[in-house]
Amino acid sequence: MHEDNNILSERKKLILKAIIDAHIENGEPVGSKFLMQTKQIAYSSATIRNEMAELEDMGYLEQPHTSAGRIPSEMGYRFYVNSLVDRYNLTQNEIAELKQMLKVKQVEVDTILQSAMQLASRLTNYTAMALKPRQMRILVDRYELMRLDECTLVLIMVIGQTIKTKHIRSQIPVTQEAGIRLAVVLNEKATGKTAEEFTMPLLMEMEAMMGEYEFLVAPVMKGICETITSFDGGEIRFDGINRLLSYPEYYDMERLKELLALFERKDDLLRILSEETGVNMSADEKVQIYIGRENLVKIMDNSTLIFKTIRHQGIPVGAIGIIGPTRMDYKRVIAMVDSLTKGVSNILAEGDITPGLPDGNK
Amino acid sequence: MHEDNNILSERKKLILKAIIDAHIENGEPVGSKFLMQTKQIAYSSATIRNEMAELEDMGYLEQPHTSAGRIPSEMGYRFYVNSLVDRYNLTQNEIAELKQMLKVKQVEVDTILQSAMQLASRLTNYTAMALKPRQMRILVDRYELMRLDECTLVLIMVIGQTIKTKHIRSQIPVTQEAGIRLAVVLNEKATGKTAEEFTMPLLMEMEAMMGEYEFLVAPVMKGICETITSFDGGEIRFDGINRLLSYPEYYDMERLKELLALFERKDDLLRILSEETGVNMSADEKVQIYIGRENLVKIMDNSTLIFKTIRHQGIPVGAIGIIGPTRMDYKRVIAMVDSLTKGVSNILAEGDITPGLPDGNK
DNA sequence: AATTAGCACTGTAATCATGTGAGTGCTAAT
DNA sequence: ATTAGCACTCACATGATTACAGTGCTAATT
Repeated sequence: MHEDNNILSERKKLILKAIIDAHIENGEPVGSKFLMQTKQIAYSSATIRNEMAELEDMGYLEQPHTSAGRIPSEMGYRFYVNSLVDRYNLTQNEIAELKQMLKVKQVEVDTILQSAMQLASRLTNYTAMALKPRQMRILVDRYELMRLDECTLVLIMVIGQTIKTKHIRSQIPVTQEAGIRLAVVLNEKATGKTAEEFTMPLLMEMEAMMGEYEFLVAPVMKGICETITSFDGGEIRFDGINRLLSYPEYYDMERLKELLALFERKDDLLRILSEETGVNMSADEKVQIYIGRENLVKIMDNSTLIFKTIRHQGIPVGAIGIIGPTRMDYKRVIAMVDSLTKGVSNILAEGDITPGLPDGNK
Repeated sequence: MHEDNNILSERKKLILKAIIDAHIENGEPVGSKFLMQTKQIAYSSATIRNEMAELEDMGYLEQPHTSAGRIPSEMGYRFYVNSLVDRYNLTQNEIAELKQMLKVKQVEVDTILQSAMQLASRLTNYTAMALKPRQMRILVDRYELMRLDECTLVLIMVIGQTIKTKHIRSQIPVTQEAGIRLAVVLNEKATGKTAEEFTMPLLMEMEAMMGEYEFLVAPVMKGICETITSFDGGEIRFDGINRLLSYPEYYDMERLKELLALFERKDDLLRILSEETGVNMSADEKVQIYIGRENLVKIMDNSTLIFKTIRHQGIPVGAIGIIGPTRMDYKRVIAMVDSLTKGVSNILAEGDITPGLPDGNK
């Protein structure tokens, strides 16, 4: 009221910050007396009370009930996070463990992501999330064919740096030569195309080129389509869900159930997350923070999501995130997510082995 | 006391069964009066009480506290399950959905397993588990090499019906010819061998054979080792963990936390489970049931685990299981697991597609 | 001898009354 | 502008009282 509408006086900032710090520590509403005593605020409790009342009016604080202390509102947290300048620095131990863990020879992006996620969860004691983005517009750069036995060929697709394989089974025995010819045709006609560009005319043209082996074209193209459309549907994983249960804010069974259900609806989640972060992925290398209602998913609206995408050679190859109560140790988590993603990027760059690797198990 | 030690009189059986049925339905301790009225037992409550007292002495029932009804002990459940003859039959709806769901073009064992698991969880409303066994003794049948660019080769390994790929990066540019030569050497020397058989002498021999390209041998062999040791480390997945929260027996936060933690220690879990079921996998095609303390993991000792392995051409390719409170709808779950695994086996057999194949026909 | 009716007994859970204490808002004093 | 002081509010803990479901046992009944 004496202050400008949006500008907080230094004293208000001090008090607000102290309140949030305190609340992050113990999770309980904090009162004026406590602040004065424990947090060394050089004013009397009455003064602090007045300030608190104003901060509440301004929307930075909330009061669970009349005779309780104040807790930060989402807006309060947002202010706090935005004003975080003195970022937490990881301890030597943490750094060491991080390096150690990530160093253990791991080459596939998937695996690295996974262990980074586990590490993140362990070190922060919140739930961690690893997201592998849905890859759009898959173009096959090159095809190879390998004859596995009489009737089955293995189609090998080179997509950027990653390799996908697919078995093709034919009723009729297939010669070595057919495979070679098919590879030639594929490389000539089917490279650099999206699934939509596989048109009927193209198919027929290819069949013509295959001569007596034309019967191979249809199943092969089908296989290709399946592969490139399902390719890297994106993945999302969680680790340390149980850790959330350490925090009283997740003690509500109903809520908890919903949250768990959410975590299991990976597809939906992935879609929502990708859509939203699709924008931000291209943004820049900052750690992103969603507090409470800012979250994309309503169920998470009293949680905070902190994450950052990982790029390799400019393209996003994944993201690591942390989910926890809005009352979260922001400094630590932000620092952690930041270092972790940087660490992963480094490893990727260093080994300079690119994403993907074998598509894995069949 | 009038009865033979281990043989239950018909009346006792009747009562025990009724008690368990009732308890499964509503989860609460059941009393004598309730049995008489609701479950149509043709004796007075007093008689039933006497029988119940004896059943408790014999270990089939337990009493939470003096003035409560009885609940079945693990031994009680075991008796119940063993005596289940009239197995539940799935409803038409359930069968339909099951078929529908499994039919949707899915070819890889992984994917099928996964959707079977999800289905299982949905239909039973318990937590479902899918387990892919750790594959022992991986032998590479054949190697191919593909030149991706100047400095990187892709090593293609054929292991049975499945294909694995691995990028090999060299500092020095590699010619097409080097790749071909390497493939020859590998196929000659490194097929059908376990990682332990890759000895130093063998390595040196191969290097000799490679002549000027000997520098490739070490990294490639390393790559192979990595692949075949990490290959199919086995996997375990869960679905519908949140469903457990519907049951009051999981309302204890501490316990719940432990359980969730357990579910996330997939490696340990997999090991324990594989060891134990390794025995049983070779056993036979029965649904297996672990009640309470019988469980391999102490934390699960008031839950029941019901599962069955899935084979294809004789070898176990996975398992589907259900985890729930000991008070579980055994009939339904057993039937469900049974049908589901059978369904999956059929699909596998039918396509007769070995793991990881596109479906050969339309 | 087996069954049942009847009753005293027991332990849980729900309800209510009460007291306690932390924390506030406001007014008056500094 | 700050602070001391005080009345007020509300959640929470405590304890007492009651209601109730279910048992075990004894005595009556078949």
